[in-house]
Amino acid sequence: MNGYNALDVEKKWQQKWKEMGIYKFEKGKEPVYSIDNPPRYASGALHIGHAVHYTHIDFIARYKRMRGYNVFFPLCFDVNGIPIEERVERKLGITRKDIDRHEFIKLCKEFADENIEEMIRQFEMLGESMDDTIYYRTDAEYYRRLTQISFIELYKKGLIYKGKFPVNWCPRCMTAMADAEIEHINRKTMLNTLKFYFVDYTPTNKMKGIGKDERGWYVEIATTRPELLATCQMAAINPNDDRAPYLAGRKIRVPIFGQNIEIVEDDKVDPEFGTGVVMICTIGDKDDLDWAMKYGLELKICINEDGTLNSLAGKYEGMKIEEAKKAIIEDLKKDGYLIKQDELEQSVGVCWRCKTPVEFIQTEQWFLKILPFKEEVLKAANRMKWYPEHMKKRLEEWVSSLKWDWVISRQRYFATPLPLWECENGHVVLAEEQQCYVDPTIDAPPVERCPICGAKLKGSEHVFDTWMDSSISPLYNTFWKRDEQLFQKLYPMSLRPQAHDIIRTWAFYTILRGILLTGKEPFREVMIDGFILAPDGKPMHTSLGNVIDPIEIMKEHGADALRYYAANCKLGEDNPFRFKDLVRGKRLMNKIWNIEKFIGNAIHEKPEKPDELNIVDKWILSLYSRMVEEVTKHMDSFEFSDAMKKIEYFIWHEFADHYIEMVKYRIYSNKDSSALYTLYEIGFGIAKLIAPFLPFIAEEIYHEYFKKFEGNESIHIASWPQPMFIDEEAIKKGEEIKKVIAKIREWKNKNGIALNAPIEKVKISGMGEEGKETIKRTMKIKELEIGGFEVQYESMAEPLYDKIGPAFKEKSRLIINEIKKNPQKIAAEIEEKGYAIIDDEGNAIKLDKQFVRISKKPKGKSLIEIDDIAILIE
RNA sequence: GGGCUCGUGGUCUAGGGGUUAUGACGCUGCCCUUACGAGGCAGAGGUCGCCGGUUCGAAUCCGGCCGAGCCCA
Repeated sequence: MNGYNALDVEKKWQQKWKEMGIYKFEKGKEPVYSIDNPPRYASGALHIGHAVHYTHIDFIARYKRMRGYNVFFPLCFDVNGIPIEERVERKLGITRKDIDRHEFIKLCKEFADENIEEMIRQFEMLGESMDDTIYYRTDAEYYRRLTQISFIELYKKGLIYKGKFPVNWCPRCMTAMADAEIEHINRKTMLNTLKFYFVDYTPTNKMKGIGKDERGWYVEIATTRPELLATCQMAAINPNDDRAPYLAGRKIRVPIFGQNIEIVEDDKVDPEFGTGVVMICTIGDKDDLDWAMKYGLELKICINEDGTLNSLAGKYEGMKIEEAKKAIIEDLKKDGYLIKQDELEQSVGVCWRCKTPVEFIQTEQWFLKILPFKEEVLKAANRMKWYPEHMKKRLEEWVSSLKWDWVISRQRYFATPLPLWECENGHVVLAEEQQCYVDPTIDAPPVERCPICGAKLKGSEHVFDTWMDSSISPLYNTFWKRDEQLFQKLYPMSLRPQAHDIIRTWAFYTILRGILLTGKEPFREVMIDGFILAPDGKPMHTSLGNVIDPIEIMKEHGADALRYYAANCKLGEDNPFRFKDLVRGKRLMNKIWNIEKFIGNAIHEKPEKPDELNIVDKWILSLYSRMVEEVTKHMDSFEFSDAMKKIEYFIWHEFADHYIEMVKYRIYSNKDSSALYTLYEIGFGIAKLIAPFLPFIAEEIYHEYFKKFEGNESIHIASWPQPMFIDEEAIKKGEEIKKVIAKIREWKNKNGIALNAPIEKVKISGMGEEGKETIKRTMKIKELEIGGFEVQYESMAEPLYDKIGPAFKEKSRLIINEIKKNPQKIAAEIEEKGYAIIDDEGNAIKLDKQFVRISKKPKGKSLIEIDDIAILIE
């Protein structure tokens, strides 16, 4: 067995490609195709989702290079942010507060360095053609500098403000969080039903949820968060609730804290939940906040940054949330306010890093205005082409639901510092643009003292939300603020590829920044990819034990096999991992390898185009050209699975199964120039077509069989195949020949005759002479006669559904059944009179010839029939 | 709860008003055929998630429901 050995071949090319350096972006060379490659987060091992996404992007990069583009495809890493801080903390068993800020930053950077080295190696294994001459990492000063400059520009445009605002806050990590950083988990909690006594109302009749004890009448309110009672300002009931007319407008007293609050009607209240009456605590969750806004409540927050309760909580001040909850429940019990506790499954927003429930607190944060720019973002999104198109709707939905500006500051260490200093009176001194990159916790401000009040200046300790860094990538990539001329040429970028989970973050913020800083959208095309699920169709989770490691896959099956799987993943959809695709991929590669070997053995010099082509050569070259046309169209709209399928079908089921069988006799007996030319063109063509998908085997084939005639150093800088010609007449004839051969082959098989065993005599009726030699030699027929026997044909009628339907409506079924029952009779009638009569329970229906297709079928025994061709084997 | 997407033989998929529903993996039978047995030929296997509607005709369009994924609440 001398099949294709992927593992050795791939190792060889990983090394050689590095030496060749063929994936270089050349400044100034047109036309440019630029890819805003997602900087890979430097957290460690590549997972299968990354592998597939980057492979999809690599398909595009390689394809566009072959189409003659100067491709910008940077090797890049995202290094900023919480996950790396978190890993370092975990690794060392510390929190960042335990050591010096700058010492901690250094540890994070070192951690990232190690990972990046490993990840570059993984990209090489995968065969990614990223360009390391335009390498960047987001924690580098050259990159962070642009984030800072952009901040300064936006500040000067009046788009940045500092404000007190309730923000999501993780009390453990002590930082504000974007909504994106919040995870929702289900957990068990207690729903506490409490008595809120009426202040000045005595119900006249008993109702559900309203009771009376020695202290008086009360309404029952259920809450999961009694620790927020201090800030309770209102209660609400659904207007459709039977009790609403009696309760709305009444005043009740909050247990323990004693403030009087009013019950209002609000249809957002779920009458089925708890007691149907809900307490509103200004800020317990997003719903509370919505209510606070709606009713203009004062924002009262009883939780501090560190998760303890503040002075609003009275005697509970200083306790941690959970502690306070316990204490308050104890007191409620003691004082007779607690009616019951029920266990409740509840979805809670938690910090994605440490899983601590997220709170709302008032903090000083920096904001970037986004609410005034919703329309502009949508307009920009409409100027871009989205693949798949429906992904744009997700952005639109997100944009139109926006209620807050963007909190761009974070209280972390390992990120880009805000380039500013503040004095004790709150005046702001910005860094100078030329001063950036700047770290205000180390570097001196541009002026010594506050220019407004003369007070001392202190460097800001805030850092940016990592999306501030990520969303400047197109500006970084196009040499913004470094080379104005290049920037004008390169911006907007050609393509933003990304996954669908970060449409509302990365895509949205990037478009926003692009518009605010340049007035233009940052890219022309957006390609949104789906997720890779486990083979069981569920998301991969270590806890489920269904994680697929792409490195292991590649070590066992090779990168091309993995890439074949990636090629079969439909863009934008969530694809389960399929081992069978690896199997199929390897078989396909083996098939291709053997085809190319066959061609390579036949060809010793580059064949010239002959004056005259054999009919089957014209046929296969036409099919090839049609396939190239279709595949090119698919590649242009990132339909990789469709492209791959068409390439594969052509290679295996047209070229290998049929054409190569038909051409063998011309190769073995004489060196037929038409055959050699055809084999060469298609053999080289399919190597190029698979090159973006299966770069390793394509390169190996090229070097083994074609390089000596072609000259390019690598197939990956060869040009994409062009369709040659599409000769419809040749296709028709070739298909006939193909079918005849297939039928005779099938006949041999069925009759237990070896395929290479000779047959004495075959007669074929109903086709021309052109394919005679091919059929004869391919099937080893000693004597082949075309048209050498009498065949009786009978005409058969077939219903034309799209014609009959609209014309005959409810009679269609009857007519179609009649045609199917008597195809010969109907055909004969129509041929004779031009119409047929169909009996509908005594009524005659006239069926014109336009409603049927009439075809001739050979009639007789011991015949093989294909359409109107008859084969007689004697 | 909302937005978007998906649901097709055992498994994974193509198709997106009109003959007998595509292909792959697996399964069964036959065939040593000078590129390939990791191959070739043949075959078994389907209520196209469920319920309604539109239509002469629905896997396909519409509505509802169920289930899955992503994002949000």
